[in-house]
Amino acid sequence: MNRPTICPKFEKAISLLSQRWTALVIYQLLSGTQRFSEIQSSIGISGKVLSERLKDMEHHGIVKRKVIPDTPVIIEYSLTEKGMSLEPILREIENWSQLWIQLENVSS
Amino acid sequence: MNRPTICPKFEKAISLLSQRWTALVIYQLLSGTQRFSEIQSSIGISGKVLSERLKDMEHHGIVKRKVIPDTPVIIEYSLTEKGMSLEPILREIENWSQLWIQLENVSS
DNA sequence: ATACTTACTTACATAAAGTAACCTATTTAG
DNA sequence: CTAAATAGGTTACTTTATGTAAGTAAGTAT
Repeated sequence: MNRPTICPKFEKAISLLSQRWTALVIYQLLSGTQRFSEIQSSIGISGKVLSERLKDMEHHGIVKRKVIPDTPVIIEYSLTEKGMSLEPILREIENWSQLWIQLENVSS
Repeated sequence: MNRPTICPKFEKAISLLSQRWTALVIYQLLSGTQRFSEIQSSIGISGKVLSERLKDMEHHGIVKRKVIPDTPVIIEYSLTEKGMSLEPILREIENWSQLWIQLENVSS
């Protein structure tokens, strides 16, 4: 019932990138190393889901996690080479959004 | 609590494209006009969600729907100009997936 | 009349995401 | 000493999204 007309690598990439929040987190990290709470406040994701996503991305080799045993502890997240290689995709989306997306008026 | 450090147009584009199935449907339609059941069987989506997604995409001006009152009725879906303009994004993802995604062995 | 087709919709079940409160360790304030 | 703050989470519970299966409409074939 489910014959893979579509390339499985492509499908895998899509399912990774279209996980909710994943692309936004990567986009944030494109501008450099950030801490948990910075990412959280910049994209408005809940702590629960952010910690899930960061774990997933670590497993996928997209994000690096560095623990600095200061007090309180500092944990820095950054992109790996694989993560960085997603930049062209995000830039295409950014570019497309400027050309084709129009904002609705969200309360005056 | 949710301060928009990120461009709202970009965020909107991301939320559109990372809706589950949306990117795969667009990708399918890049190869030309298709019918409901063709899309359904090629990407393995349920009829319920496919009809939801197609409606959403119509609202977003990405997909065109053409009814041909044959019997049984034929309904053709294709990309609008806006939909077509997403091609570079999908191609970047395709390209990235070939370079960076490795398949696991899924049963011998 | 019955069965078949396409493109759906509806009802119900499960999975994913959101919210708020809590946890651990350490430092600072009173 | 107790209370509050901080960073980075986790836990329990609720809401939303998705999946599954069965049903619908209109017309055709048998």
